[in-house]
Amino acid sequence: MTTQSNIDKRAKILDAALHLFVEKGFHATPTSAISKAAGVSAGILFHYFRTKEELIYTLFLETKLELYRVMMTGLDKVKSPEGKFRLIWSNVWNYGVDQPHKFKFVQQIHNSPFEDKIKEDHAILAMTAQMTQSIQTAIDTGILKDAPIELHMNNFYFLILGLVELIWQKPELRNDNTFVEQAWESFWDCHKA
Amino acid sequence: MTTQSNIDKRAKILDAALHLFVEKGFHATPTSAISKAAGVSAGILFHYFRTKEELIYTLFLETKLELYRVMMTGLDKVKSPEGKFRLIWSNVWNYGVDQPHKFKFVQQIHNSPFEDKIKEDHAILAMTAQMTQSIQTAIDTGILKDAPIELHMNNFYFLILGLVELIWQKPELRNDNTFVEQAWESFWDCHKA
DNA sequence: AACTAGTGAGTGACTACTCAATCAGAATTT
DNA sequence: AAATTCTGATTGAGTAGTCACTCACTAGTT
Repeated sequence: MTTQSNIDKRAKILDAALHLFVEKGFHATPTSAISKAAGVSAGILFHYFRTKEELIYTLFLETKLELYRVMMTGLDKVKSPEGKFRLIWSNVWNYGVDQPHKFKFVQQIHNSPFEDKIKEDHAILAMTAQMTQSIQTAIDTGILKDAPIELHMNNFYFLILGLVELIWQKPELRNDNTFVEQAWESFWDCHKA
Repeated sequence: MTTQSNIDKRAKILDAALHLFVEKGFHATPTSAISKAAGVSAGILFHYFRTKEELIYTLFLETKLELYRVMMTGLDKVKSPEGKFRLIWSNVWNYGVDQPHKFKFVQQIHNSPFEDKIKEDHAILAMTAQMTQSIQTAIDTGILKDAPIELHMNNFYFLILGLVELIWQKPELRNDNTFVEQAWESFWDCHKA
C-alpha cells in the first residue's frame, strides 16, 4: 500500500488540484477539497507546497512548460517552413483537445494576476524568444506576411484557442479531414505572405 | 447629498465590483470590499442583489449585452458585405480597447462555470442567432470561405481577442494605420473566400 | 538517532449574509 | 396644512460557517 504511493503524492495533489481549479476556479477550491480528492491528509499538502498560492504557481509553471515541450515535438523531422508551422499548429490543438483540463487551466491563469509573475521565469522566456526568432526568420524570407511579430504571435495563439474550443464542443470534428483542412487553410491564410 | 446619489447606488456597486473582480477575481473579492469601494454600507449590496452570485451574473449579463449592442452600431450605414464585417471587427476591438475592465470581465467569465447559465438568456440567444444568420448568408453568396459557421465564429472572436490584448500591451498601435491595416488584412484573409 | 513522509484535530481570521433599527419622502387622512 | 401612516432605502453590528495553515504526533528509512 504505502510502498509505491509515497513518491507520487505530490503528483496526486497537483492532479486533483488541476481538475478542481478548472471546474470550480482556484479561489472556490479549498485546500481541504484538494487533499480529499487526492486521497491524502490535509497537512501533507503544506509539506509539499508552502502555501496554496505556491501550489497554483507550480501547477501553472509545469503545465505551461509541458505545453511548450509538446508544441515543438517532431519539429526537426520537417523540412519546409510551412510544414513546420503546420506541425506546431497541430501539436498545440491536439494537446488542447487531449488535455482539456491542462489547457483550460493555462487559459484560466492567463486572465488572472498570476500571469504576470510567470513571465519572468527563465524557461518561459527562453521559449518565447525561440518562437519570436522563428517567426522573424519566416517574415524575412517572405513566407509570412510582413506584419509585427506580436500580431503573428497573437493570431497564432488565439486561432488555435478558438479551434480547440470548437473541437471541445463538437468532438467529431477532430477526425473530419475536410474540417481540419478548412481550419488549417483559414489559419494559414491569416499568416502566409 | 442624499438627494441625487440614491438612484445610482446600484450602479456604483456594479462598477466597483467590475473593477475588483477583474483585478482580484470574483472569489477573491469579498462583498465587504465591493461595498467599501462603492462607498456604501455592507448591507445595501444585499438589498439590490440577493446574493453575491446574482451580482456577478447581473454584471456579466449587462456587460455582454452592451458589447453586443456596440458591436452592431452603425451597421445599417454600410452597404458592402466586406464593409459590414470590417465595421463589426473594428467596433469590437475598439470596445475592448476602450473598456478593458468590461472586456476582461467577459473573458474571465468565459472560462468559468457561469458561462453555461448565461447561454440560456433570451437576448444572448437572439444575438448569437443573428450572427449565425449573417455569416451563413455571406458563405452562400461566396464572400466568406466555405467552412463551418462555428469555425468562422470562433476565428472571428478569437482573432479580435488577440488584437485587443496586443493593443493593451502596446497602446500606440491603435493609431498606427499601417498596423491596423495589417491586422485587418490578416483577419480578412482568414475569413474571405 | 536523525530525518523525511504523513496524519488530522485544532485555530484565528475572514466571509456571505441577516436583521433590528433609522431615515426620507410620498400618500393619505384629519 | 398639519398630522399620520406607509414604503423603500440605508445602516452596521452580529452570526454561523468556512478557510488556509499549524502543530504535536506517529511511522518508516537510513
